[in-house]
Amino acid sequence: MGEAAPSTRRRTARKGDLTERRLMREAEALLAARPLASIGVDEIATAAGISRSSFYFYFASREALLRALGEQAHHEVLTSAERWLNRTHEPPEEVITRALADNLALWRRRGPVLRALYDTRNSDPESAALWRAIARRYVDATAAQIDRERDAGLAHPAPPDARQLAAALTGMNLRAFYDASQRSPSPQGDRELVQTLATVWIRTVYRHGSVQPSRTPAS
Amino acid sequence: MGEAAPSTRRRTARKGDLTERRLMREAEALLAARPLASIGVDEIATAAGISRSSFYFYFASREALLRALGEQAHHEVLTSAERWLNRTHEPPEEVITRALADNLALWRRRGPVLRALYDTRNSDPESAALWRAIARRYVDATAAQIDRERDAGLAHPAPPDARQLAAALTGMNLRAFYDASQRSPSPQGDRELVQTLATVWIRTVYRHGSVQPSRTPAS
DNA sequence: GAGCTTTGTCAACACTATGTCGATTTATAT
DNA sequence: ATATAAATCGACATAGTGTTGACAAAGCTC
Repeated sequence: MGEAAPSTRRRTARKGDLTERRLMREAEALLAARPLASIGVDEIATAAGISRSSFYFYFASREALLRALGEQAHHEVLTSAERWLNRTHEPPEEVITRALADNLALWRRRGPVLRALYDTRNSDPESAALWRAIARRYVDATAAQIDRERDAGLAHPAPPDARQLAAALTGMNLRAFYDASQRSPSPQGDRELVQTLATVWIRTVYRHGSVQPSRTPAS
Repeated sequence: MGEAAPSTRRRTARKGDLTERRLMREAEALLAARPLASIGVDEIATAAGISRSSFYFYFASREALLRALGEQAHHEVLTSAERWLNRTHEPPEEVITRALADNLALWRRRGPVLRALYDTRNSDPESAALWRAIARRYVDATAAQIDRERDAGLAHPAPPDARQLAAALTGMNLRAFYDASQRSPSPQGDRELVQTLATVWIRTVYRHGSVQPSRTPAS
């Protein structure tokens, strides 16, 4: 059955590419419902319409597939963290709140993958490396931001090392977002969570940690 | 072979009790070196000097054994959290710093078990319940403390709900201690970590969050 | 479209690990 | 001493992983 052929670049119209995507899509769907450990290669393969052994033509293991999904999420994280790095003239409260909300949104979108990747870091070294790369991105961005605000005299000075502080704060976020992404999404609850985290960030990093917006009142 | 018998209660000189302990001891030792998932029942049984199938006479599964270890740690957590609840006249900085140091010490002592328990919460519902019980203890204690300090006018007032704030902060601790308990213990690094976390707690909870990390030199 | 290569598919196997059974041995109490 | 309870183990049955080799389907080249 031949119809109007896609003229020029029919490059990479590979059939296997389709199957590979289906595999990843189905895996992520399953992952949304239950932990990776409880999902068999069988299930993923069947869901994608191929036999279990065919699965191994595409991925070396369940973990390899997870890593492929993780790489996708990695890219989303990059852009998210990049944006966070962009200095701006807005008041800190808003920048931080927006960054946190963005981040929570990312976790809502890719939560299953991010959680699974995080959970596997102990049993699969490759996943661990990928996770570290992702986490590092955030810590770096945060530490840089803190240093910048310190230089500008807006943030509490050095004693707590910027990197360590950044690690603690992003660790808190990770934990909170991991959990939140498991609960059903509620705009109300999400806003509260972001607000709580923002409070911690602002009070910890900035001077006169008054969460009350702008114009510092006389002390 | 009778020697000076322990006179009265030679109650429960069961042989199996000994084996059970050995099982738990060896399991914890293995757990210190590598993740639970990579440890076979075989290894634990052999290390304790019994056959694999005999293992099941004592525990229904690897996870059941882990839970038994978790219960032990649970008790240590109780006393630790209880102490944290005891109100005192010392300045907040010291109370918090000491509580955090205590907690880190607990993680250093029982890290392998706590980490494994945390890691298994996704695959084993029973472990999840146990973990929640432990985590809850901390959140409750913290929330209560925050409320008390708020009533006393020492802490920032309500907007961030005490419980949610407590959850965020203890989440941060969990993450930090989990990681720290994997690194080789360094008094230097440990002190810095505690100091960093204490800074976050104090600045977040208390008013005028000026945290002098021990006599600030003139700048 | 005949022939060639690359790509994709799968059943059958080998391996590892778990948990269960029944038979048997070892300890303990009376 | 002997009955009972506690403890041990080998031999299954089951479930899941990853590999191999044989085979089919596309995709290209002439």
